[in-house]
Amino acid sequence: MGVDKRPTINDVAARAAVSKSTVSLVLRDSPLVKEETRAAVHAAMRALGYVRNRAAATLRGSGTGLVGLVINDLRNPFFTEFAASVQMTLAERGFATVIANCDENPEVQNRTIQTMLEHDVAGLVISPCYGDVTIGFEAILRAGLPALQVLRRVTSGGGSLPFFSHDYAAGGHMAVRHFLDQGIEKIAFVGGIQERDITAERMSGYLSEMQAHGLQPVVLPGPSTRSFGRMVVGRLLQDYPDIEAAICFNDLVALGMYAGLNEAGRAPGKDYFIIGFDDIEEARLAHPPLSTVRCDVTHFGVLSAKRLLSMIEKDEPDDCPDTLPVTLMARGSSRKCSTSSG
Amino acid sequence: MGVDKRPTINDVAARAAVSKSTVSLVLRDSPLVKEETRAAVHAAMRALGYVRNRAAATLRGSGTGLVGLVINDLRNPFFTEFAASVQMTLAERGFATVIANCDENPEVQNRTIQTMLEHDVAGLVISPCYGDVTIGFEAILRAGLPALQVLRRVTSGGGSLPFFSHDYAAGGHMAVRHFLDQGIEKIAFVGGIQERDITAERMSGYLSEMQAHGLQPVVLPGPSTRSFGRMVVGRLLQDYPDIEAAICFNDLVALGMYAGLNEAGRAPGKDYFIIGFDDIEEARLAHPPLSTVRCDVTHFGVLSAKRLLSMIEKDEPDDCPDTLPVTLMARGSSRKCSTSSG
DNA sequence: TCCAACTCCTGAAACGCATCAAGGGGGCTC
DNA sequence: GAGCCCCCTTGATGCGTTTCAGGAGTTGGA
Repeated sequence: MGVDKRPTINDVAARAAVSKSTVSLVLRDSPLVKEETRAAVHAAMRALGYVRNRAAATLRGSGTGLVGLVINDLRNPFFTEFAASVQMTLAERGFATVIANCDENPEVQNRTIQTMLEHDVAGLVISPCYGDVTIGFEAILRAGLPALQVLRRVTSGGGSLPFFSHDYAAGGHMAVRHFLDQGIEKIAFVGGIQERDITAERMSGYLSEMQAHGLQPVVLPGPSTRSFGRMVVGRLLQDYPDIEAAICFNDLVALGMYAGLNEAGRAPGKDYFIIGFDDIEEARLAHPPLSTVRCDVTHFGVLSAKRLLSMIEKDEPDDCPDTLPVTLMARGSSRKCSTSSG
Repeated sequence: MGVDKRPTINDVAARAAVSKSTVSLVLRDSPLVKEETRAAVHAAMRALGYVRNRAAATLRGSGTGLVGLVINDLRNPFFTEFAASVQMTLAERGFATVIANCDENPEVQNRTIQTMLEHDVAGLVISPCYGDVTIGFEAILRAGLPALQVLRRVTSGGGSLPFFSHDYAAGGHMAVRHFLDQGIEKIAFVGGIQERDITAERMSGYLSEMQAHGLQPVVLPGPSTRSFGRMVVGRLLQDYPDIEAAICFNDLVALGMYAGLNEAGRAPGKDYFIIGFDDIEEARLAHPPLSTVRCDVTHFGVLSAKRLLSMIEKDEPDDCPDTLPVTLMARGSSRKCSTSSG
């Protein structure tokens, strides 16, 4: 297509009547260059439409300025928001983000990690999928690459990747107490794949709090999707008719339950009480507004990015705590006598 | 950290007792290598934990295997789904995707494009933000880089980037006709920033169809968000009490209207009829299920990726049509006498 | 006047890989 | 047994940049 060739540092040097080394220094914003010269070089670059070739720069020594972001499910709004937040924070610091969705497929994830390594990313943020991810994790460790495991902990093989997440257990406690404070005691926990650590974590607060009060826990695990939430309502109403409240694995399940309840002629927030997990944007806007354990994911994304950056810059794991606190957003769906709306 | 150095093609060659050239051929899966040798080389690579250095490969001649994806708003589920779909299609063909969210900020977008060029991406898919994007577009053209403008058309300066989108105008026609068929004639169009081409497109079908039937159009433009949809309901009910149906700029606005209508004691799908645009996953699961002009974004993503790939491989714009047809999904929210649900 | 110190710039040597023309060895034909 | 071809492998060269050890010119102090 039309264009002969990309101009190189040589062309710029020739045009500005200096050496390539000088041009290189200008590129790197070195203070060793006279202002005058710098200006001349810039002018030449502009005139030629020069773009620096990162591949060459990388090869010679400086990093790629690339960071990898591997996400288990990029279609889930929770992860999306996280990804967007990480990406923007990294961009501010001059890093480009290579994102890949591994779609809960460990094989894809391993391949993806391999690709990222090939592209010589400076660091890696992974929200892993479950399954045999040993290969990928081992490759990361072998490469000595700064990497942060977030939101989900996968223990097999690479348990040694530093982990960063929300304090889910505390969220479960809060949710149960919020119900108990209102005299609501028949509480179920709905959704979440049983084998997964994150499910165990989100559930653990619920379980221990129920036990502490001598209450019988009711757990209906399942996929963390809207459609599961919708579907499970029938089973819940039929098999556990005395249950009057549910803590959901995530907001999607909770909103799915909204739909299911509506179809069954029940009104969430009036004769059935719901608390979700995550606080996605939609939660606030649902009708009634969904109470939820807020895991401020945007902030979490910013923190994750910063943490990775500090791992990249200094060569140490850094000092941040392993978990970020969560907040209970008590809204319409969980309050027995909600006098006002909003 | 700990690791001495990344093994190179030389180390592998030494260990496998062949030359670097041979190792290089194995890397590129060349048929010129005896099966036996190939196996030996692979063994050596595994033993050393070798990862190919793409930067070097790129520099010498082969492409980066990188494709850039620039999205105006990565938090919007519609774009997210698109991005995920593009990324996965590209991954299947061996390309890694560099994603950047420019958050509706033209300056960020221009900087982003610059970065992508530096990283020597093989091609670019852009869903541009509005504003002065001339700098970035010019840089792309100057580089002669295969690029595809999708979902939004920005005309300033780089109108010459090939464009690919849905046939929105047809969607508007369909929606209006669907209402008219049921005798619903008081129809408003809600949402969408007025100055934008995409708003004009989505609205054009509505406008011309209304005009053709001698009906008075009512347009309430606004941000394409859930909260605008929720908020606009009040204004709509007050200022245009006879309106009984709305075609929304997108599903988010439509679902926002659900919330607003519920709060106002009106029931979408019973005494107010709604059609959205996009068909995000939530539409099907809402209560009642949201009728919407389906712009199959997953499919659209796949097609966009393939189209870009063919631009990269052959050196020509390719033959696909400029638009993808849309479908009206008539569900509960727009049917006057919906006998069954589902 | 000479040397030291400083400022700004330069030439050459990598970096790890792909490419290409050429080379070696074995089998086949005449 | 010479000539040929085919299959596989190799060494040399260069991609565009950074880096590093200086080099040229200028200033200031002794």
